[in-house]
Amino acid sequence: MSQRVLDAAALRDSNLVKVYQAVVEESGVTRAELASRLKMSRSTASSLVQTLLDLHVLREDGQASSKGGRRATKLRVSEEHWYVLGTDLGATHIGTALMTLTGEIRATRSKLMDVRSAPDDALQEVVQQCAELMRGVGIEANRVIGLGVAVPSPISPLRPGLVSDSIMPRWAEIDVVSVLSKELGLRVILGNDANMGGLAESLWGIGQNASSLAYIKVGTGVGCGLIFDGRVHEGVWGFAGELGHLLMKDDDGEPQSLNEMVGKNPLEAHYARLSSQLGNGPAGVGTRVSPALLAQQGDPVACAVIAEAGRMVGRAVTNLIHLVNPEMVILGGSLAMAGDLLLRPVQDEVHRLCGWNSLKGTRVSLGQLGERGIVAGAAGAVLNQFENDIRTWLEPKTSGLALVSGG
Amino acid sequence: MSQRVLDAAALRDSNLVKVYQAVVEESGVTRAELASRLKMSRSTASSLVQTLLDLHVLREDGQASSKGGRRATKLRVSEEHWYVLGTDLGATHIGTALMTLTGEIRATRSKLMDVRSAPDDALQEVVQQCAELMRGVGIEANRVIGLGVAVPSPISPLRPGLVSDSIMPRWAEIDVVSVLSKELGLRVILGNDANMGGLAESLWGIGQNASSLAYIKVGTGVGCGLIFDGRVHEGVWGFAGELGHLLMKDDDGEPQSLNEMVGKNPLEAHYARLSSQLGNGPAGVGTRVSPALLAQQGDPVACAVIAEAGRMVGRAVTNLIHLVNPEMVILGGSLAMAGDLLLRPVQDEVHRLCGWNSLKGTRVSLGQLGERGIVAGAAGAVLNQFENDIRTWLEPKTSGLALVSGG
DNA sequence: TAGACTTTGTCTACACTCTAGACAAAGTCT
DNA sequence: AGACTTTGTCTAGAGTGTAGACAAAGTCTA
Repeated sequence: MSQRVLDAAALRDSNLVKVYQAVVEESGVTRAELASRLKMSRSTASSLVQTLLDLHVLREDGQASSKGGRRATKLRVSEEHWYVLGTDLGATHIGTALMTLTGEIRATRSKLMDVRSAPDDALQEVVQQCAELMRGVGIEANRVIGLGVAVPSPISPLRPGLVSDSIMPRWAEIDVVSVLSKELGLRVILGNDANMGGLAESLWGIGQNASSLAYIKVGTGVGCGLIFDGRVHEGVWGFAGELGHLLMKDDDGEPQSLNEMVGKNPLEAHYARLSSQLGNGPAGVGTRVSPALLAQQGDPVACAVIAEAGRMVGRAVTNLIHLVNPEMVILGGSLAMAGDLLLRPVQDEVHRLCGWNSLKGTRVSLGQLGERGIVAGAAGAVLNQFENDIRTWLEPKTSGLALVSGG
Repeated sequence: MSQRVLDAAALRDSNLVKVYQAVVEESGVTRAELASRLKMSRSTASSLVQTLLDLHVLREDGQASSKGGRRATKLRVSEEHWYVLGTDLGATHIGTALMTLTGEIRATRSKLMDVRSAPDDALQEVVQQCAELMRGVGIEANRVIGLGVAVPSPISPLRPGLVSDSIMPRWAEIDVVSVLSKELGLRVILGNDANMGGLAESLWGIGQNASSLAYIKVGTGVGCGLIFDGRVHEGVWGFAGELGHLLMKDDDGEPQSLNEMVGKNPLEAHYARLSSQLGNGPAGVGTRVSPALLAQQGDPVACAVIAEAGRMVGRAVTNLIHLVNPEMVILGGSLAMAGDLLLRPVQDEVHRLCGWNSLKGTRVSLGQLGERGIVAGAAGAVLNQFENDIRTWLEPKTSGLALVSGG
């Protein structure tokens, strides 16, 4: 529990991080502004900035306009030297993105495949996508901060390299982190996809100014990432945010979970049932088209299905709000493609059911990053840890096998 | 968002805190053990310890047995010089305790009164209880770290001195923190009672070894304190842990909250209804005796009522576990007096309804501190902040009006 | 245009912190 | 009794950030 005491070097590392974060927060600040904002002397600001320039994490970018004296030099996060990788290891596809330190995606790769039943092939595909992306910008692994991998499974902080065996049985004994880090020579962080989606919205999306947020991913099942003060709240065993298992309805005393009501399968079943009742069968029956898409095309039955799902999600979100009181709630995942058709019922239920007037005002919005959010967040999880201790992360050139902790 | 950089003084303060916490964690450590445990030189350990001795927050306590050489001096948190106060400002009573830095309660005061409708009298009573307690051990306000005040209302971090007007309308515009700190010359921290109860169990009760916990206070209503890594999770507006507003049952599509089912009034009504149906009316009807007490005396109807309440709480706890995944859940408040009669149904429901096998293993226990936990936790909230920056808290002898942030 | 003023970034002397290693004090063990 | 171990303190030294001086590079006013 008790940490080690800090020495002068740790102090410097901690201050390097603060300067870096200040530049991330406001691109284009000058040394003088940093000094006054972080309450340090101009000499210290200069010295810290110089170290970060030498590490190639910052760069100078022209002159600021004069404030009545010598013009200052603007500083930005460098988007040339260092890169970071993020992979979305979904149930049926693998996507990877190469990102700059500034959060810009430089290139992506994607492939449909049966991930769940073929772990080895899947991991090989990840390795290949990463390799191709690095080759694409002409860099080696030693110019990459690390690789974040998002999976649709809770990840226990106690076993940060392994996915849950109940979700992906064939992945049970595979240590994803050590396999990938060995093959690629990179630090690897494994995390839940909803957590990483939430992180992305918090870093670059609609949640940028929120001190805390809940990101709800409605897809095959319902997942939820909780971000408090820019950090993922995992829970002791990585199960925090299991919104899909919230108990909603009460049939004969047997509670039903949200997953059983608004997951992909129940939703499509609901749609099929309603359509056949109305006699206009051909549209979706058997074809299993996503109700979210159909609703957007104006299909009234799909709209009703989405609205009902939205009300259920709204009730779950109400419970979430009462328990963790986040500053905002963000809807993502494939169902969020329905846009306002999903958002409105959620907002209405939240407003109707919240027990406190203040809570009724909790912002509920659609995510800004769409499907790209997951890979971005996976890379963001790496950036998050990197930003926590820049010098240690970069200096010890222990290239080759990089040992790792999970995200 | 970005903090100021650290200088040498801040580094020292931070290290003082770490040494102090290490002594709190293991009473009786020696300077040499501190040095090796916190990875610092023996000289630094000596110097930091000396500063803390001078501040009277630590004291030397005899010699440790020899390990083959000179015997070391044992160090403990001092329980002589500094004290801290905690007040439970309930709806119908006011209780205050004077506590040492080690968490021992030295003396208490308590009085029944109608707090809700008489704010001025209530505050005056708090002042008097504090004054009496200080006189009792013969100290002045300058020997007291601060006063923590627990109230049955959410406290917004944005308005840390004020209670919610919807809970206590007549307290609406009263700044409890500034009134009390001005009258007593103490730093005052105001917080929610369930949060503080949870803090107490985390510091001194059954939750001592848990990295995160949820404390559930079932009394007039249902409240819940979330403690992550030794700190209260308040939520943006202080509403986190509003377990009582969770939506449970579904009557004609109209969800009902937990408060409406297991709060004091519905529970007593339930008991009265059941008794009269069974014809053995006299026992509790009209007298409004607590079902928890009756159940402990063996009243079968009361037992049934408690068991049913336990099942409902269990369902709420299941939702809580799925959302925040705490290491353990602790039951407190007046209903917890029913002991196992309440605990078992909660445990059974959690085990039955949790959607993940690991979550079924979440520890659910009764609190160890009973009603005393609230005042203890109120004092603990002050200790928590004190421990975060010992020197700053003690040195600037700005006695008189102490300015304050909320808890 | 010249001179006064402002702002920026760097440099140096200095104060403060932790460290390493020497030292004496106070034990144990053979 | 003598060798060894452990503890706590002390001193010299390396590494921080700070304050203030300084030159460079602007703006503003007469």
